Amino acid sequence: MLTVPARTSPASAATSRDVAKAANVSQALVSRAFSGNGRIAPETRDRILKVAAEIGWRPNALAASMVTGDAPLVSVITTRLSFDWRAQVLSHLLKAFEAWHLQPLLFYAESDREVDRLLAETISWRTRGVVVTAGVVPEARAEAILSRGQFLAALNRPGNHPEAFSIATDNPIGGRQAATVLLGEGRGRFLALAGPEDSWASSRRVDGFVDGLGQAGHQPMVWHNATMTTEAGLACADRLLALPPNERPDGVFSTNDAIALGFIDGLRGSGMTIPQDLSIIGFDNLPASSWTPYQLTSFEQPLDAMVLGVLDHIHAHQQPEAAQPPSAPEAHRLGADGVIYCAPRLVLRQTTRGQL
Amino acid sequence: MLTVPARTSPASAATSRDVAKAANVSQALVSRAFSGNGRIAPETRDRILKVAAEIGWRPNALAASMVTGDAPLVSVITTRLSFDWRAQVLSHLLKAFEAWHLQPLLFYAESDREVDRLLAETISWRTRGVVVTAGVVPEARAEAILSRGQFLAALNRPGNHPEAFSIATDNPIGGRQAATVLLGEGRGRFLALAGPEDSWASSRRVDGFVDGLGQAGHQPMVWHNATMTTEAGLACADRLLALPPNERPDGVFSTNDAIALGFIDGLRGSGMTIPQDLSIIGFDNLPASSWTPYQLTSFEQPLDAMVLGVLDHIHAHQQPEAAQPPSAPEAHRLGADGVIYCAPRLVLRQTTRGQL
DNA sequence: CTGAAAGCGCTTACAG
DNA sequence: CTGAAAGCGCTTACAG
Repeated sequence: MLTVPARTSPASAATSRDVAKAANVSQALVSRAFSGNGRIAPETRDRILKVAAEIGWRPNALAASMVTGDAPLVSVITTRLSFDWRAQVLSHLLKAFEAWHLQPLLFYAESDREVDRLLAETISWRTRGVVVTAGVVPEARAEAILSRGQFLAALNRPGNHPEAFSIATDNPIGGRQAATVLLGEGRGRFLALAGPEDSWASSRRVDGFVDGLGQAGHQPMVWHNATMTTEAGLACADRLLALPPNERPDGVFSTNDAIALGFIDGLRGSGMTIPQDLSIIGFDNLPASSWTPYQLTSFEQPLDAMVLGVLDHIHAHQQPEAAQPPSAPEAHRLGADGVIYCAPRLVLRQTTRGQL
Repeated sequence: MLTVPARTSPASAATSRDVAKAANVSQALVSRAFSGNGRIAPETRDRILKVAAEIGWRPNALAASMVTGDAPLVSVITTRLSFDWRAQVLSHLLKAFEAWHLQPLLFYAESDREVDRLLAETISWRTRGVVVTAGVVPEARAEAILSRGQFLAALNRPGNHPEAFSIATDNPIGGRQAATVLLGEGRGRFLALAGPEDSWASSRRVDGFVDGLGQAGHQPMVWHNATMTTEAGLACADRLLALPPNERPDGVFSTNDAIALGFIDGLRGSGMTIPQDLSIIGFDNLPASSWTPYQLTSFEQPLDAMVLGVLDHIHAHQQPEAAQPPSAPEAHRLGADGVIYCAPRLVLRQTTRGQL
């Protein structure tokens, strides 16, 4: 006696043939009933659909892809989703895929080093193309993907190929703007709270900040952090407080909000007040940056523009004939590296006194 | 003259036949070289692999699935990923899939109402099974999936079928524990800040809270919120401050942290102090709950236990013979609804005075 | 409007 | 150890 409810064994799955038999038609008609291609009498179609529903059959998309040589799949390379711009961007992207009847096949990179391997695995699935949101795209890999007729869209990183599509936040501009704000307040001693030295985004933000200050004859200190977390921000606050009061920076630019928020918390109770003694600007415009205890001036990344750019590119790739000019994002520039850079948006709050 | 670099046309993708020709072997050997199944001379294998790499060919996983009748795919139903337990849980799940060479096929639900439709679409792909993290699984749909031999794993919701796997946070226990803490502090006027009336998790948390208080002869007010955001929390604070001081609740349980954090911000500057005048407990243990300005007592959801449970189930489904007893999460109970409920973990901070 | 047949790119017995 | 052949479940010309 079995304790588990009886089950019609792994059900050697029904096929269109079974449906055809049950509906008393040829197997080809079953295909036509579902695809809408080819002529079929309306009543026949209805009958087939009804029988299929009873049996619980739907065309096997894998088999269909074999015949047509085209699967409605898109590869998406991503990495840790939690509390990251990726989660937000992916939500938008996946929503659009759903509307376009594209199925995203996810490739999860534990670390950036795995990205090239995942890119290679991608090809087994003969997808329409690949969206990359993690790691680096090697040139040879980009060429391999594009030469198959797939699209390649890189988000917040270079595509490393003239035919790849690539769109990113204009990080240097953000850094320069931060410098402008702090200089406008009359600050004189500057500090950049940065991520790891090899972080692409963080480094570009610092570069812009250094540039902007340099034009006014100033130069910031740069403190690198192994992780861009609130904990790192707390540690930076301790480091600042350890300096003699007259040597402490008074104009701080953090290359992300998490560090900035931790930094603000680390200064609480120290006697240093914001923005009297010190101004601070973050990057990301996290929800928390607008919360009462923070009111952090920050840069919002142009995530919507980036998503639209990718969707435009995928759309153009699917319908090359209808090659309408891609809807360029409002504020952007085309980099020498082929990347479309979209300006971040400055959100002024209480941790600065400046106007632009 | 073309401005676009020449491109060997949509490259009518190479096949194993092309590789075979180039390596001077039969097409079957190419298959064996990659699959490792069947005998093949090591030198032959090496030569084939080398040729394939040059051509940039890999076995077409779609075609392979046709023959073997089994694709290494898993359907995952999800919804908005940003700032949600889903992002965290998915990260873990996807990491494990990657290690097990399973490809997740994502189905994105714009709203819970779409979930059943997505569940139906799922079957076109003949995946190994489906993981549901959004909406409700109708009984008939569960039966349809399971009768195909696929697995069905529901996260934080009922599976609605005796053979489905389902694991969730034990919400009522959290609510009861919140009541115990607030009662232990000697609080006397209670308030629950809840989500929408039809929110499964929020309602269960309130139920537990009401139960726990009821045993001590108390009854809380319950304020429902259409969205469980910090903004809603701010509004609740206003509502509380509008009450005459002697009618204001002094023991508050919020069914998520976002509302609790907004509520705390809403009380700032009002003269009400925490935890002197009022205690508050949240749910989720968001990173922000430990930040200096909040120090919110909260419940951590047993996400790791839930992920492990799902992975165990998938593993058992793939290797039914090695049916080792599933590693039961430490603290859990089996509900009459077939759901494995894992206790949340109370994290005491400064918004309560209580000990358990 | 309907059906018989070819074929998509692989894997896997089955012979050699 | 290698190869020829069948067949997975569909779609799509091609006849009728």
